[in-house]
Amino acid sequence: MADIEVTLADGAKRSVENGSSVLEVAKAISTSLAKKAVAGKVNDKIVSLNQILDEDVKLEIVTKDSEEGLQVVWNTGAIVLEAAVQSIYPDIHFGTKGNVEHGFYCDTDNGAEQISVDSLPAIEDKMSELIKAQIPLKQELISENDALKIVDGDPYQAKLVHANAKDGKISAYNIADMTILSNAAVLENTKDVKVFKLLSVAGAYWEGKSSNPMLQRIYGTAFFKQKELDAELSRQREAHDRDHRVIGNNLDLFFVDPKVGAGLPYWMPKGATIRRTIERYIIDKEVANGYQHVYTPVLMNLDAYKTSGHWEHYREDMFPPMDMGDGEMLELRPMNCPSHIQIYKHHIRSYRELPIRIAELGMMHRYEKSGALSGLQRVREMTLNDGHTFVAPDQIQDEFKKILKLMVDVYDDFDITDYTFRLSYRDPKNTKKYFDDDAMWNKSQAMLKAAMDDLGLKYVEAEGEAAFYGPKLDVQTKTALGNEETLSTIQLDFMLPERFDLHYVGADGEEHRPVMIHRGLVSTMERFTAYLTEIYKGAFPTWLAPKQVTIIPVNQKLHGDYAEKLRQKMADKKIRVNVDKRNEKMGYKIREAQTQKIPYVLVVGDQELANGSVSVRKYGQKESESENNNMFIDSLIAEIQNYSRTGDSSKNDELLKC
RNA sequence: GCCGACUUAGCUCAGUUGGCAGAGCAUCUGUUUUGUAAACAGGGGGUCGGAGGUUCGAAUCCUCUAGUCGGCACCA
Repeated sequence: MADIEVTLADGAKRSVENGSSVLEVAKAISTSLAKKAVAGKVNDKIVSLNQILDEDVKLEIVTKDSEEGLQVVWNTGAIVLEAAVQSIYPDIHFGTKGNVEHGFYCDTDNGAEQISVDSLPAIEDKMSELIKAQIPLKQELISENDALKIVDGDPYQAKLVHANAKDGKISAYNIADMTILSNAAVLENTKDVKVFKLLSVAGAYWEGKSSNPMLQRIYGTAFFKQKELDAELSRQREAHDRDHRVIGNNLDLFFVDPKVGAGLPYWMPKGATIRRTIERYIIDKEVANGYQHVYTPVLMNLDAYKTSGHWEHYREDMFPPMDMGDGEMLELRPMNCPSHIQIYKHHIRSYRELPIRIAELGMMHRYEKSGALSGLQRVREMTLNDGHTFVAPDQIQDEFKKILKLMVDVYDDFDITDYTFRLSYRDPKNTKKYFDDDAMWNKSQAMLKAAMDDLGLKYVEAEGEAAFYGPKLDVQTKTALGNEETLSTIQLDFMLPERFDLHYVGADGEEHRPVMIHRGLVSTMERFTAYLTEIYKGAFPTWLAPKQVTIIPVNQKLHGDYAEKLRQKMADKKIRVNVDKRNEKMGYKIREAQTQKIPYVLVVGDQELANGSVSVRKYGQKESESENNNMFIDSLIAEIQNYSRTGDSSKNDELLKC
């Protein structure tokens, strides 16, 4: 047989015998590489090691220590899982299986007796059995008809067979006496799944559609080494400790009382202090950037929402209207745009005024589905850092950049660095959800994309994520538990100005239609506070901390007056400070100050009293340092004015050079 | 909204096959006056999420309901 040419990752070309497997090529490169190899990447597609090469290809060897190596263990874990479940429940049906961020899953439907967490130990045992049996995993290509016979009576798998068949063939693996359909790259032998654990069971809709039956999804994870699994489990515990609901409870920031209503949070004094600090900050920042802050009613005549299209497109997220009995229907607003449109319309607007930037910390109500509620991240009453800028069409690009620049500035001040941009378009397959105007949609989507490309920013594109009135640039972040959420958003809107018949007088004396840009920078106060709580793990930087300093006198009788004098001095400078006068030992008070994550503990005793100093202990540090009290206060004020914890407000500068 | 699990003191959690409702922390009182992560002693605190049922007897078993959590779906 003639040789074929394999181009390796480093660009080197190597001639190998036609019909060689990936593993054979790896061996030919080096035995140590072959030892670490778990799969190959042929022309960017991950394949099993025993994949035969029969043409010139680009080949990369996937090793155990790589991210892709993990994907291959998880692929293997998923098929072993399916085989184990199949063997325990011969009549069970299977949906899809695959990988998630930290492991794999397999969907099941066992009729009246669904799989539950209680079923997991038995399934794990069976998996261990299959792993111990050292079953070689060799990909078989079976005909679509044979595959259909194998999955006889399983409607989900039958559909998957049709969807996945290539040239009438389906990829499968034989495990014990079972045939598991899968086209994923897997390890060579079940024994290579050295360490695994089943984690949970949760409902998941077949094909991701809520109109379809719900299957039971089994989640698990697998690794090459026990140490890696331990690390993953400890990562999960840490994520839980970072969860804003846990911290919010421990630090007494907020609560939700079921007797009052789900999704209606109460801000305790400490949480309220954080929120107020954010609110003052963002208002100042926006005013400095040309925004005019307003207050508008949370109730509005339902007709406004009929005009805006909310009633038609957004009704299921709205609280039912209040019938006032005299024909008037009032609606709790789910968005602030119509309110700001009222502000715009209140005067005749000239082109000279544009862009007009209206902003508000606008409280709104959305009837979120019960299952979507989560602490402060998803609530039913929220206050959005909302803003609408009204621009002439030729100002769109410039205004868009300005907003993005402002957003990045704000992110710097809050140490936010981990996010991605998402261009959210309407779903072309389900245009009913959106305003019906193809030309507008195509135009605004293209404009957004062009603006991002022009700035040279990286983004992902997502169909079906747009607002009903226009496409969005969303800034996506992750919660402690790894769920994606939108923090900031910038939305281009040609529709509402049309609907509300907005205009401005141009230089030509004629009426023209403005364009609206909806934007939220620090999201809702609820979500943003939750996000900050998680990124800071409750240890807020001094400028945000609910309590910034606590003073502990060594002896209340001897040092209490000095402590009080210091407190007054700091309070006069608007520092959030108290003296811990309780009848407790110092160690007790210091311990509590640390668990409450107070940035500074000041201990004052004989020595400090004598020379006008304070003994400063920073949060998280074991050592304390003696410092002149005036110098301490001055440096503290400087730190607070500097906003960011690190004091470095330039991390994101590279991102935006506009 | 859907699937599953869970709900016991202010908080974190025990509570055996149905048989007198518990601990630690917090709180209150007293003693102790404290030099960098928990002093000692004592006291108070509960319609066991809610409603109904089974039972001589229910925190425990059953039904309904609300909420929370993990996902799915939906979204700031």
